[in-house]
Amino acid sequence: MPVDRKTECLEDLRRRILTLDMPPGSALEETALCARYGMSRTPMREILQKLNGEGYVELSQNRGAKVASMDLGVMRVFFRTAPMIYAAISRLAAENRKSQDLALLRDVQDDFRDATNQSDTAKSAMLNHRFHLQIGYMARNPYLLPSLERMLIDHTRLSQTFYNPGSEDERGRIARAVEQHDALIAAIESCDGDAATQLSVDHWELSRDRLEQFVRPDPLPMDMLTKQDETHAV
Amino acid sequence: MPVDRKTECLEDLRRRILTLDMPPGSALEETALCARYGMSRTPMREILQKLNGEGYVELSQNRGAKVASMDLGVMRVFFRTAPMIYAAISRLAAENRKSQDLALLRDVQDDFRDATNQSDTAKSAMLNHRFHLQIGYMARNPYLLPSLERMLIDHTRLSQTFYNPGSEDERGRIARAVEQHDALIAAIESCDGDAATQLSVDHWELSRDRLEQFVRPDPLPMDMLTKQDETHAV
DNA sequence: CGCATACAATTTGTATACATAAGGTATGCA
DNA sequence: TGCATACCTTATGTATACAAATTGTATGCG
Repeated sequence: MPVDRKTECLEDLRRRILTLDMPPGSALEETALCARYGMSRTPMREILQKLNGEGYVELSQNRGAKVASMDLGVMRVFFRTAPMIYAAISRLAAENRKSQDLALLRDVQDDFRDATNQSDTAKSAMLNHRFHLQIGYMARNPYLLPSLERMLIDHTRLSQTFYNPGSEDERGRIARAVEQHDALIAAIESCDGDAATQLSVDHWELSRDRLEQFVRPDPLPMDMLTKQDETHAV
Repeated sequence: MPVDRKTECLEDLRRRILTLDMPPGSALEETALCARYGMSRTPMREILQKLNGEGYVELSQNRGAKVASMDLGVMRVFFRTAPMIYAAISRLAAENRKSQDLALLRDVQDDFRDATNQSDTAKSAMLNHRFHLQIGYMARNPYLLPSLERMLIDHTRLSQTFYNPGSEDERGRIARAVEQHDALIAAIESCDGDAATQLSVDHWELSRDRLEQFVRPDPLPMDMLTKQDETHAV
C-alpha cells in the first residue's frame, strides 16, 4: 500500500539475484512473490517485466519468469566484453563527471571499504556493484549504460566468492581492489580519461583470474548453479 | 483476442516510433492505444513497459508514457558512441556468424535494396534498421546488443530523411549505402573481422554528415520535434 | 510393462471495476 | 483584475475475477 513498496520490492529482488540468494535459472512464481512482498499480481508482473528489461530475469510465454541464467557460452563472451565496456565507461566518466557525482561516488566507496573491512561478502559485492554503476551514471551515455548494467549483473554474481577472504592472498587482493577504486576516483576527479581507462583495465585484470576460477573451478563449472535450474527461489 | 495481437501491436508501435509517425516526446495514452489495438489496459501497459525497457518510450510515475525524446545533448553522445558500437558489433558478427544467419541477412538486404529502388523512405529506413539489428544478433553478445538496439532507435529516426532522395547527390549516397551493405555481408561471410570493422566505419562516415545536418539544420535543431512534445500521437 | 491420451490442477494472461493522484477550471477573496 | 484555493475531470495504479494454457497425473490400451 505505501507508494514505494514497489521500489523496495524491486531493489530487494535485484539484491537477491545479485547475491545469488536467487540462483540463476530459479523460477519466480508470481503468487509466491505477491504473498512475500504483500502486493497484487498486477504490480508484481510490472516489476518482473522491468527486471526482464534490465536483464535480471528471463520471461517465457505462459511459462513465467526465471532468474537470468549464466551459461558457459555467455561467460566466455563476458570475459571478452567486460574490459572493453569498463574502459569506455571509465574514460567517459572522467570526461563528463560533475562535482556532485564525485561526492556520491566517494560515499559509495567509503561504504565499500567498510564492508570489505568487515569481511561482509554480499555487502562488499553489492557496494562494488553500486560503485561501478555510479561511474556508469557519470559517463552520461544512455547508449552504453544498458551494456554496463548487464555486465555488472553477471560480474557481481560471479564475484560473490571474491569478497570472501579465504586466504591471506585473497585479503591482499581485496585491499588492492579498494586502492584501485581510490585511484580511479582520483583520475576521474582530475578528468584524466587516459588514466581512468588504464586504471579500469588494471582493476579488471585483478579480478579476472579469480572470476575465471569460479567459472571453471577445476571439477566442473556452473554445475552448482545450472543443476538448480528449476528450483524455486521465492 | 488472437494470441499474437500483442506482438503485432508491439511491432507496430516500434515502427511508428522509428518512422517518426509518433514523434519524440509525444504522449501515449493507454485508453486511446487500447481502443486502437483492441485490447485491455493490462496487456497494453505490459507492452508500454517492454517498449520502455527497449528504450522506445519513457515512463513517468502517474504521468504516463511518451515516445523517447531526442534532445541535442544526447545526440552529441550519439555521434560519438555510434562508430564504436557499430565497429565492435561488426567485428563480433564476422567472428561468430553462422551460415543460417547469413541467409537471413541477405534476405533483409534484398528487401532493403528493393525499398531504396522504390524510393520508399520509411520502408528503407526500417529495413536498414533490421539489417543492422540482424548483424547485432549475429554478434551473439547479449551485453552489447542492448546498446546497439538503442543506437539504432535514434539512428533510424534520424535517418528518416536520409532515404528520401531529394537530389541526384542523395540518390548516389543511397546507392553507395546499399553497396556497403553487400561488402559488409561479404566480409562477415569470410569471417574477416578487420574488414567488417573497416566497412562499418566507412558505412558510418557515409551517413554521419547527412544525419548531422538533420540534427542541426541551420535554423534550429530538434525544434520541429521537441515543439510537439505534448502532442498526442495515438 | 510402456506409451499415449484424457483429465485435473496449477499457473499465467486478460478484462473490468475501483482507488488514487495529477491537471485544469471555476469561484471567491483581496 | 489577479491570484489562491477548492473541486471536478481525466488518466494512471491496483486489486480481483475470469479465461486460457501448460504441466502433472492417472487411466486405458497396445
